[in-house]
Amino acid sequence: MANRRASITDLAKQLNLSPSTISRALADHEDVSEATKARVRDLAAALNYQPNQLAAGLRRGRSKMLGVLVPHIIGNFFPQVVHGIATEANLSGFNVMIFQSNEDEVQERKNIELLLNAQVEGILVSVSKSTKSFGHFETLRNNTVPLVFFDRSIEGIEGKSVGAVVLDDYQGAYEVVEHLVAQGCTRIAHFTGGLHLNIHRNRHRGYLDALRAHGLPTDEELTVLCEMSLEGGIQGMQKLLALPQPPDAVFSSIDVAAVGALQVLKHAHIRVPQDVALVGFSNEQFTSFTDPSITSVDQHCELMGRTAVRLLLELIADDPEQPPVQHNIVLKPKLLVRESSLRQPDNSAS
Amino acid sequence: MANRRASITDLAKQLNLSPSTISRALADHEDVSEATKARVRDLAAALNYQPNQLAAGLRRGRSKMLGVLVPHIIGNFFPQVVHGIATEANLSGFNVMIFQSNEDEVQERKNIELLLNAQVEGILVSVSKSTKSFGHFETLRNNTVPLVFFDRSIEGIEGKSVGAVVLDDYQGAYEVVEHLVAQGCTRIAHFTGGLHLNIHRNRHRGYLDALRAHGLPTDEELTVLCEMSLEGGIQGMQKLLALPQPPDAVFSSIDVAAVGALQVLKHAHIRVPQDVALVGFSNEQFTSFTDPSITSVDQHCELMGRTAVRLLLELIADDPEQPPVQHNIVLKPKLLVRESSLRQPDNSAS
DNA sequence: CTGAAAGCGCTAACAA
DNA sequence: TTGTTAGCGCTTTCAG
Repeated sequence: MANRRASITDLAKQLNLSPSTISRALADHEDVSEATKARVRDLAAALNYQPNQLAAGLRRGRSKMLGVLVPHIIGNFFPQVVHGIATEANLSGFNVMIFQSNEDEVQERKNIELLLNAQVEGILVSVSKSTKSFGHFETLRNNTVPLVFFDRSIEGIEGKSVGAVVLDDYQGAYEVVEHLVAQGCTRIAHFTGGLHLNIHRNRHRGYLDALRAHGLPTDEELTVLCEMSLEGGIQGMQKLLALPQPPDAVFSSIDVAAVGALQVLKHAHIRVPQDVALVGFSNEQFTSFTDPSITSVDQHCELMGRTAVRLLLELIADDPEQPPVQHNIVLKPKLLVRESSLRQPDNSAS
Repeated sequence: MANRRASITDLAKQLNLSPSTISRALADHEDVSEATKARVRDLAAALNYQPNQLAAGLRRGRSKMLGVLVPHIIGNFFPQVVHGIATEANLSGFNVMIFQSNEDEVQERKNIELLLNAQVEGILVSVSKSTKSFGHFETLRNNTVPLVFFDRSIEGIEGKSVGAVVLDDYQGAYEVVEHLVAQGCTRIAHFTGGLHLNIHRNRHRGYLDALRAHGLPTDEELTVLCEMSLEGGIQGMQKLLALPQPPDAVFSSIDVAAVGALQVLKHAHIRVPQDVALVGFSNEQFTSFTDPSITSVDQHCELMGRTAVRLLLELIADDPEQPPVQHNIVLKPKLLVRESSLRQPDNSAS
């Protein structure tokens, strides 16, 4: 048994045809006779021929690959988005190469290079937490390679081949606060992450605006900047309980910190939601499994990934016939009310 | 501003050098003068030159890409493994292409083809649940492309470029049962998934053997085949409670089903762990967050990914100088005792 | 130390 | 309907 992989040239020789005919036959090109096509296909199958994408890509100048750059692939959100990305890309015959920045600007920059080297036709990025300068994205903009940010975007990068798909975090936060107000909460605290990230900034803005709209206090001490971790939530809640006037609701910008808060509250025998209502953000799986289950905001992770790919593909195609595409897509969040914020049990018919 | 990407030929022309010299200079080859190297590097930087991996790969016959084929990238386990894979691969200068079978054998087969087309140098697979025939893997074996299974492996595929990294599910299950016995449980039930998957089969075997070793009943009714979902756990627990002689412990092959069981038990005012102890498998994040928290078995997901990559790279290198590598690696699981199975609170000094 | 030449496997004018 | 030719961008002998 021959072991080297068969090439178009091999097929051509064995069938006394030219490589071009083979190529056309395999591509089911219309001006190849059915008879020839059949012969080619049969031999290809017999030799277990595998087309070489590298060669085809090089020749065509189109690799059929997309690059994905995420902070990491752990937790709930990014895996789900990546799942959506991979699924949607494959649907259009694109393969996906994935890199992780590990929330590090240097790695992010290096990975962008690697993706460019791999000749990806477009890049999907969610910006690292630590990224403070954006030269590497600026470079990309001049580089023919379309770019779509998702979730964590950066402002100020515009261009006809740059886009973004983000969640309306502002609105999500706004709705959370309105819900809490409807539940009778009047002193609502907020856990936030670093405000240089658009997601936390927008959630914080939504939180403040909603409070103001309802004439509720926006004391600075009610906004707690904390590590976005279980531990961070624990510390944040302890800080809030130590306040002369503790809150009767906490809206955390991240679910896991809400769990930390819940643990502290239970430990202190403070009832949730009766004494303190609790809301997270992201609809992580565990929010359904805690006791009480935690109200959260769904981000449509998979949809975000799919939408980002569709946008990117449009930017790649850049069809001048088509109407110009919307470069900034904002997805609407969905508030999922669970036990941790529901004071009137029978509220379903409202 | 020129917009096309600069190539080695471009650099060569601008510097009046041959492409070979440029290539060597960029590779920091030793027989290029420092002066020349410097000139080349400077111009490369100025033109923002990006090496074309496709071309280099084609020429070298080495793509520097690895293929990953997983059932999906959702939940806790696969994302973490993929994280480990990507991290470890990047460390060795390999890029990673990811495909999902969506637990479907047809897609699995197609994706293997796609990976081959993409000229990956090796493939990492976790077999789809529905895969019942293994021709596509057999084909691979003859195809020069090394293959490493992880977690969900299949028996009977051997060869010098095939390997597997799995968890010792048998031992994990065995330890779970021993722990439950030590806690005083005498009638231990088990939730299992489809037994054609090695993981469930081995966990089930470990469960049975441990029971026998302790002279405990292994009644068939104590093994419940259920959907590996929350709903599945709920139904499974209901079935167990309806038994004439219900169990005093449940060991679920999957964490999420343990949560379902927990919900049923709480609802029926049966105390966990006093009346029924509960153990899961996989150490999903939410097992720490339920109340009580759920004892589980950690699978070292990230380590599994990294180990699989290291094995694959060794198979790819296939260095005849080196001692032959161990093709089947078994990772030891780690039992994490939490509240759901701990009847003696102060047990830490044992 | 540098250059010339060939070719990885494929595709796409252009010819026949 | 098929063949000829050239070349994508790079690396690597082999020759200077």
